[in-house]
Amino acid sequence: MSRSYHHGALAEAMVEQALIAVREHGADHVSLRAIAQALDVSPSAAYNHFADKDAVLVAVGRCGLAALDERMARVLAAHPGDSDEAARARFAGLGRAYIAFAVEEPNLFRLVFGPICAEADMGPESSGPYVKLVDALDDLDTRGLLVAGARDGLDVIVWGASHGIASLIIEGYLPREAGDALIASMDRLALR
Amino acid sequence: MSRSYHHGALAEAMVEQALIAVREHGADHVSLRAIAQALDVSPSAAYNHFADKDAVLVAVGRCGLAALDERMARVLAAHPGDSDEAARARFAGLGRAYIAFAVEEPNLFRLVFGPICAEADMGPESSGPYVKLVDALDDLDTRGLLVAGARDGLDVIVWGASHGIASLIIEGYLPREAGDALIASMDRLALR
DNA sequence: CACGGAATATGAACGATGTCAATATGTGCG
DNA sequence: CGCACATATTGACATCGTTCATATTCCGTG
Repeated sequence: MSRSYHHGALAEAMVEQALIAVREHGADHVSLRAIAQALDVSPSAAYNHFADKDAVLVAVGRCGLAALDERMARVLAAHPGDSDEAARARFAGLGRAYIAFAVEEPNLFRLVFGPICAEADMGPESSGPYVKLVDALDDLDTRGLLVAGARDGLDVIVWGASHGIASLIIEGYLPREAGDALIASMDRLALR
Repeated sequence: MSRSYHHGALAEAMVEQALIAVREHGADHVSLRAIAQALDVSPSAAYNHFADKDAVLVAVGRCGLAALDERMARVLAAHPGDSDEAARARFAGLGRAYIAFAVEEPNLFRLVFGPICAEADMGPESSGPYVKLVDALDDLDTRGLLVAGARDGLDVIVWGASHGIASLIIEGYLPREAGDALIASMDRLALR
């Protein structure tokens, strides 16, 4: 219980604090020293738990990816059931959730899909979000709701379009409404 | 032609050198001091021509955007003519060029569409690439090559999908073949 | 041609940052 | 207790962006 010297759970506290800093100022404008100072800890304390600054950011990125995944899971849970309508709602909801996450947490989004986290193994392909998209598309396909022959490569298009539009909205190159336009156009083109 | 003291064209030389550094190491790992040293110039010399480091990077970004635009222009020039086939080739070529640029110059691509250049007015919407895409789509539309009712919001989808897939390929989340898959799927979904 | 102001470059300095080595301080086990 | 290990500190180093005062060069005007 000694309040001095040993922190006890520096690793978690560090990530937690870094998460705040990333969300607020972006991963590029985060300093380890500032984080250490906020935790009343010496600047070099972090190096007992992380190899370097990027390792901390990767840990933050994992939190971000988890948050995105949880958000998408909530959407699925919000539209349960076996009806075609529910399947459609799940698919549209996933896309909307992806873009909403980017809009509400742009700095986190940039970190999660940026070069730092990409260099680590932290792939979204193997984890939640991409799998959820694939499942939703398969569901639509087996229900016969997809335009004939559309399923092939659709996951790439949908992920790519969602990701690209999210990125472009974040940087101010597209208006926020572009997200809804995407969903609408996707429906028109691929669903029947 | 005094070889000392005055450089004469520091601004251009600086951007040129920064362009090299960005292409090689990425915008995040570029130092003004290193660039100055490479040009045999004092570290503070840059501040007679640029407000700060970001201003240099924005200038580099403009070069990158110009390079992308030129690449797309070359594609258009490579498929001239009034035939439907040529129009299709132009459209597909534009998408391929966009992705090829990203793959061959990932660091430049990241800079051009990243937060630094976005904060400046440097919008691709007003400039070459987006306009070329819109024109190509309009061309397809007036030729009746688009699926009925597909034109609406198609530019957003196509740009978004191209941009997103390019980004995801760069970061290693998608294989390079995803670019061709995009073109193929786009054809199948929106063209007739 | 001379000269003076504008443009451009220098040098030293400041504060901040990531990181490392050596050291000190805790914790838990025999 | 005492010893080993994990954890934190101190201090230092190199680098970076940036500023300020100063020096040098360029160019148009008299």
